[in-house]
Amino acid sequence: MRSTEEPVPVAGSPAEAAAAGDTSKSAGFCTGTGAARPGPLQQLHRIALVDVNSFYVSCERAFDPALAGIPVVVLSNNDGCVVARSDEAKALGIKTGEPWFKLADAAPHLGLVQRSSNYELYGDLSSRVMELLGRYALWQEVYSIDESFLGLAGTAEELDTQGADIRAAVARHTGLPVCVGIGTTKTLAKFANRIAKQNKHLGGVCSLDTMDPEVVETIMSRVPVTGLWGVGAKLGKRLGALGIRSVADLKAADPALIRSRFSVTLQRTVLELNGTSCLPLEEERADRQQLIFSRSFSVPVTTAAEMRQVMSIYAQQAAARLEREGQQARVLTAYAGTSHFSQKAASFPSVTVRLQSPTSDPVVLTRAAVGALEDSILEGVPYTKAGVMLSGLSDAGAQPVFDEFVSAHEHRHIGELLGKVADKYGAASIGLGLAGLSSTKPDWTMSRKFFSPRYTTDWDELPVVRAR
DNA sequence: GAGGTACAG
DNA sequence: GGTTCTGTACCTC
Repeated sequence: MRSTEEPVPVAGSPAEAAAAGDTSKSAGFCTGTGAARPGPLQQLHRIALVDVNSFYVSCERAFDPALAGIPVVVLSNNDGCVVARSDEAKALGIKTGEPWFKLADAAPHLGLVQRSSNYELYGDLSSRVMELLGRYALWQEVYSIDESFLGLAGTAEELDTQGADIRAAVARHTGLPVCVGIGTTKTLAKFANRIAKQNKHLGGVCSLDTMDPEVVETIMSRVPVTGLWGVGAKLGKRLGALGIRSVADLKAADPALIRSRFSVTLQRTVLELNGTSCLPLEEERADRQQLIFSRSFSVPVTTAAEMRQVMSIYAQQAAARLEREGQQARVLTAYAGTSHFSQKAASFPSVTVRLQSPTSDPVVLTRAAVGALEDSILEGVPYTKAGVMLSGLSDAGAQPVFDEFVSAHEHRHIGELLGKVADKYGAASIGLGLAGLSSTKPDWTMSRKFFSPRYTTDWDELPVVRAR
């Protein structure tokens, strides 16, 4: 969902490519498939990378046709900054990360429409897309909320057709637009996906196998190296100093040199660009290593009493997630911080405590989080964010725990009980101590002024269709 | 092993 | 006045 560079046009033929100015490479240059162009009947096993265009914006559009064809942005928590943009918003020059307060006044004149992010909706649509994609593939790796690697097989022509079929199916069943990139390695599939996204005339599918190798080479010589998966701004700058500016430059670089001057990660990128797979397929999601519940406040928290309430609520949220995933934590870190944008005395208290034994018990974790920051919070300091991090994670029940180390209430499985109640009656229905029932929300809680309904996950917010 | 940096989405 | 959140890998010490 990141795209800051200018689109790179794709030439339609080698002749066009040459006419467009790049004649520096020979016709026989390796294309990354590691072999000559495949014959028309050759069975190929390939990796596809499917992702949803401007995912959050597309989710909003799927339920609100008025958003089609106009500039739309989706904002981060507290409506702080832009996290997703429609093509029309990109065309207006709006950048990811741009603070909303700088856009708000101009928005009506620009015809720009904004939405608060609605992760419940996006998560639900994501599951539907992923389930659908899995039906089209030999294997599937769900890589992010809006991306999946898929294993496809067939002739070059059949791969193109499958890509088109996948696009049509997702559009029909979810209303979301996707692009499909196909290549021999994950890095090349990602690259192909980018080409598909930036060149509308390809119809949303780009399979490197069916393209003329010279055309591929031309494209690679024009896409900046920072357009590659894993190459960000910092690396781009360092590479540029060595004269490596385009994807083609990096592909032609000596892997050993890249390994010594940079990292094994970038060396893998070079190898993958040349058709050697270095990144394993990860169909099974690895157990997570840490879990963070962190939020900025809508208005600063300035008292220790308020911060205790923050810690209580955040710790219970973290505990609930841990419980749901069947994991336990050995270490808890509680932290808070003042604004990075204020010149006044900055303060970032952070306290880590090792728990007696691995646990997901909300009573233990809440007590630990509230206690951890007790002595570090100064009255009157304007804290703008806080968080609870759980680490040293293990599978619940993976190792036996000496009974003496388990507190009495843990035997009563309070976390499990709270989870069941919350599932049935909503997250706000139950809580411990300072997170418990209260008629009004604390005023530091997240604000989302442009929130759309949770169309697919709440009976009270279903979309209404009228016919006559 | 801790802490910092970089990257991704 | 106001600028997200979550997670991993690698490097250095």
